Amino acid sequence: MTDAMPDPLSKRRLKLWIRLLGVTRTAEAHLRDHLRVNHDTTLPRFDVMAALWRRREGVTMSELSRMLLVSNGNATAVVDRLEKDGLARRTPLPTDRRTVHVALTDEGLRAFEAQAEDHEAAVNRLFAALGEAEVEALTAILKSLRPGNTEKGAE
Amino acid sequence: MTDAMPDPLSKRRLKLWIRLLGVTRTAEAHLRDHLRVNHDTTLPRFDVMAALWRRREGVTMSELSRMLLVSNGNATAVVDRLEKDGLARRTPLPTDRRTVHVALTDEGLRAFEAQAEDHEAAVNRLFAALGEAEVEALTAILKSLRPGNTEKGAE
DNA sequence: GTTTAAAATTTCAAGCTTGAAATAATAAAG
DNA sequence: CTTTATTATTTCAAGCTTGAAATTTTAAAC
Repeated sequence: MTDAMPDPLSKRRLKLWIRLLGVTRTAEAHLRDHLRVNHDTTLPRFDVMAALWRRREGVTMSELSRMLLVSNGNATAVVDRLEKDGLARRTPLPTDRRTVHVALTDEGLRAFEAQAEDHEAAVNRLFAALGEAEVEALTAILKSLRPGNTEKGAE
Repeated sequence: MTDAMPDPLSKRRLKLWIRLLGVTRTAEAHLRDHLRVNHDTTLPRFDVMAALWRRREGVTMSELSRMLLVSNGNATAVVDRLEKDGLARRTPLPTDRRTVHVALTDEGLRAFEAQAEDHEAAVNRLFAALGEAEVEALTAILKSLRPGNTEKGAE
């Protein structure tokens, strides 16, 4: 009963995934609290506004949902609410009447910039334990995961 | 415009968080698809069943929500549905009538074990790019993040 | 013993999220 | 031109999730 075998790689990958999920959920909870208490907004709204801020010229709904890794219906719902609150605007695209451009309003732009500074500080506090080297190491490992480099190139 | 300054640590931590979120969301989407297609269930249901499987003797609702890092109301809702489907059972605790013990039914146990094997394989495919060394490195970094070792011990 | 505080759970409204189906517009094929 | 396929978006039902407000029960303080 002593002298236990170390977990096989398969089990360690599973535990790693559970740990990764734990870290992510904990961080999300903190950031959500922060946005709620200090800016009366939510993480999904913040994410959409961040995407619209990065692409100031406007994005289509499809681009938006691809950027955020959420479904189309989800993007529609969040943008609906932002629009109702005067923070975002839909503009029909004359060259293709299926498509709309979504962008922040001036008010949305101001609101986001106020939120973003605090948000970055909050992220920094959450990851304060990671120094230069650890940030680099973690980034490198996560990069190796990003594309679909599973099962492709196998045989 | 050339010779750009490298991002300050603060910005790199922010980018790291965004990347971490991307990896997690992508993995969750794959696992959700897998559970839906192959086992006609969802990730939240699977998570609850996994917690109940690990703690076969039964857990209280509060323990359950703490384990899964979700709100009490959320745990109630998911357990309600599992119970309605005959996969979980609530048992009142005679020594404290506020408390209930939740556990898997036999059917729930069988269902979970069928799902879990496939799920582990799916996780393994997702993280196949990570070898022993990378799994260890990533685990170590994530461990350093877990407790509230932010802002404590600062001064 | 009675009041007050604390703990465990549920309820509820609002918002988030998905996946599938419906709408509408453009592009491609014939 | 007209049918057919593709693309962009919205709608919808069902389920997920939160945070706050009940509810119920136990423990603590008088």
